[in-house]
Amino acid sequence: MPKPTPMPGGDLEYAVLVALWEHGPATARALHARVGEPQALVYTTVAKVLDRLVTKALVERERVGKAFVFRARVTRHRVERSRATAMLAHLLGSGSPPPVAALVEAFESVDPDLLEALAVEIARRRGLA
Amino acid sequence: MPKPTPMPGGDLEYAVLVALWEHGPATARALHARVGEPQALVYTTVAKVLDRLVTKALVERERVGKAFVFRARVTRHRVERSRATAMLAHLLGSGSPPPVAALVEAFESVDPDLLEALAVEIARRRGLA
DNA sequence: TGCAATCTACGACGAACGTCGTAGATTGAG
DNA sequence: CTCAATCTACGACGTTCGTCGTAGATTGCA
Repeated sequence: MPKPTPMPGGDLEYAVLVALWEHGPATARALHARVGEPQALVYTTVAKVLDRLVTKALVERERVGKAFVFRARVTRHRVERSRATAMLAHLLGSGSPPPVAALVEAFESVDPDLLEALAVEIARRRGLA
Repeated sequence: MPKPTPMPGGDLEYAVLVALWEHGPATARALHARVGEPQALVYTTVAKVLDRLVTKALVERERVGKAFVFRARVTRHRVERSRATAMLAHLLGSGSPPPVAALVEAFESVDPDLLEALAVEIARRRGLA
């Protein structure tokens, strides 16, 4: 019963949001240039994602001339938090014990520096707990 | 072009694998009792998942009497590693900087003990690096 | 041997997403 | 005002996965 989907579950949707957060409001054309083009995606693909993002109320738009200018309506923090929670729930699932070791290995293989950053963040977090 | 899907991407598929790993080979009926029933899923739902798992070569089966006995063909470690990597890639996506803080927060909100376990695992990992 | 219970095989549907294509609306240029 | 360029709106398809339902195969029991 996967019903309510308030947050961006897809990678493209997230990528578009990231672009919006990092470079501010932009037109579909600009977003396509920044996000779609690099992935060899057609213009309408990005436009469609923008549609869905608007439908989900994660992005708002304003008409400027012939085109729309899109703007994120959710904070990056909020979305990342949500995504992290969802992915964690997905990873843990019904397994016990929690695959913590696997996660750490994954971090390490993707980028050792990330593991470092993770350690630092945990320490910081525990410091002010 | 999401084409190759060797690893279990879904929660139910993963749950079934977990059951197989934790309790050894079992019939669809038994798996349903252990995994499906608690989630109010019909017998055929579990059977279908088993089908797909077999198609993906993640599970093998052997006929015993009228029914099949299913057995995991992949190690738990391998699957968890894969899932962790996939989820990490999904989480990181194209965002920079990496939402490490969000991840730590998520861990904390889900279960503080998990955060502790994570810290321990990282320390261990770094110790033998 | 024949029936009823149990299984498996498989097709279907819905939802989320990525991905396009097409048609129609909008606008600036001439 | 007219036209071609640009946009948006939206329908469509493919894939994964959860979820069922139905039909047909298999088997044990009376």
